Amino acid sequence: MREGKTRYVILGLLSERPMSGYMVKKLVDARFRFFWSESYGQLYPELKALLREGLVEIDDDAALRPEEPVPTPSTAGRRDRIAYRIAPAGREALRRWLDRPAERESVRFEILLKMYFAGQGDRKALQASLREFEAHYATERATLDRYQEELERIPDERGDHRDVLRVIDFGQKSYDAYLAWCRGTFAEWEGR
Amino acid sequence: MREGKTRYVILGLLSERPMSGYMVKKLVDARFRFFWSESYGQLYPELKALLREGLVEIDDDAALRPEEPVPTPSTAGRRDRIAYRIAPAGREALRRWLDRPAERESVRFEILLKMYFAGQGDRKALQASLREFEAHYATERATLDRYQEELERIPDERGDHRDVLRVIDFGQKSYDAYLAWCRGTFAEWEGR
DNA sequence: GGCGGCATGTAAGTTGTTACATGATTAA
DNA sequence: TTAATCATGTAACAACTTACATGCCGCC
Repeated sequence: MREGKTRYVILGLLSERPMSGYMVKKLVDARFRFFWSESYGQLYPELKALLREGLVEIDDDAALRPEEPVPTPSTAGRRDRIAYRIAPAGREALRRWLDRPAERESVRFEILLKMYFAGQGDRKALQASLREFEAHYATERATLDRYQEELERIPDERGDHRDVLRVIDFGQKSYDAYLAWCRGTFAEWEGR
Repeated sequence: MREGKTRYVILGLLSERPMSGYMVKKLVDARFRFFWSESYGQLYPELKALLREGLVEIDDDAALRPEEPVPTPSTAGRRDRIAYRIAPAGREALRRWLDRPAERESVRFEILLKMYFAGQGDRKALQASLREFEAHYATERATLDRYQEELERIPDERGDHRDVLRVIDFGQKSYDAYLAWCRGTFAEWEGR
């Protein structure tokens, strides 16, 4: 039976600093975007479950001085804001998950499905999809570069920069491969 | 609202030749493995729905001479075998889907999550996962080469070889990127 | 006799998305 | 005043996985 990994995403981020569910979502979107995603519909119920199981705790301190745990986005205009902090049992659970072998990755590329069956449809539509695909990954590739530069500029306080840079490198390398494939495909189509 | 794509996988494969649900599954596993997956639990109910909606039909001919529509696997030892054929309405639906823009791809790499949080866990476990990752994609990469060679050897009867080769090229390029990343990561770890 | 592959299916459960509801604050 | 962003949450649904059940055939 597959285990949900949402909890480990939460636990992993909380292991760095206390934060709210909203902030977990923002961080997943910002940092993990190129290899992971979570929705509020998963995050908030999972946080509740984690609290019930004693893997996380409410951090009132962080809720009172919200400027500290939240670095990037502006802290203006907030509502209730519930800050969570990882509990010892949570650290334990995170460690146990990290020590288990990683499960097989899952990918789904609709555009490849469409390219495979391209003979049955209009080539114009596929071309437009591919251009959209290329533009998207070109933008994302640039975002990764900015992320890398930022990381190399700021001091490595937790000593995790090398690991994070390896993760970023994965994104850069695979996006480069996607973009090279786009160029190759357009070239092939033109010389048809 | 996201639409299920299982039906278009089925319709797309049936547009090439009539076949059974079992064969659809085998073909998805063999050809689409590196960018798509389907389970029997999706395939069989979807085939029923497609039949009910008149997008596919039962092909008794193909069921009676099963050697023809099924090229690769041996046809020995079968049970009932229900062969399906695409109906005109099915071709229409397939075409309409192909003409719509492709949705954003989804990927999920647990190993990158673990690498991001590596500082909290045992490095040995991550190393083992990465070795497993590398071995897996090295094997898959070789499979893609064999697939490509096979395709280039046989005559291009439906005129779709170029599209299929583009799809294979995507797999080759991204797997090369994964493997280069593995080598880079191991190198970084050794010189630590 | 048992295993593996052929072949079809279902039930139960899990996971994940989307749309919605609420409401405060700030900037244009 | 309107949109955006902050912030939390739920309900309904859709998608997907897994385990199981059934049974034939051929091979070792």
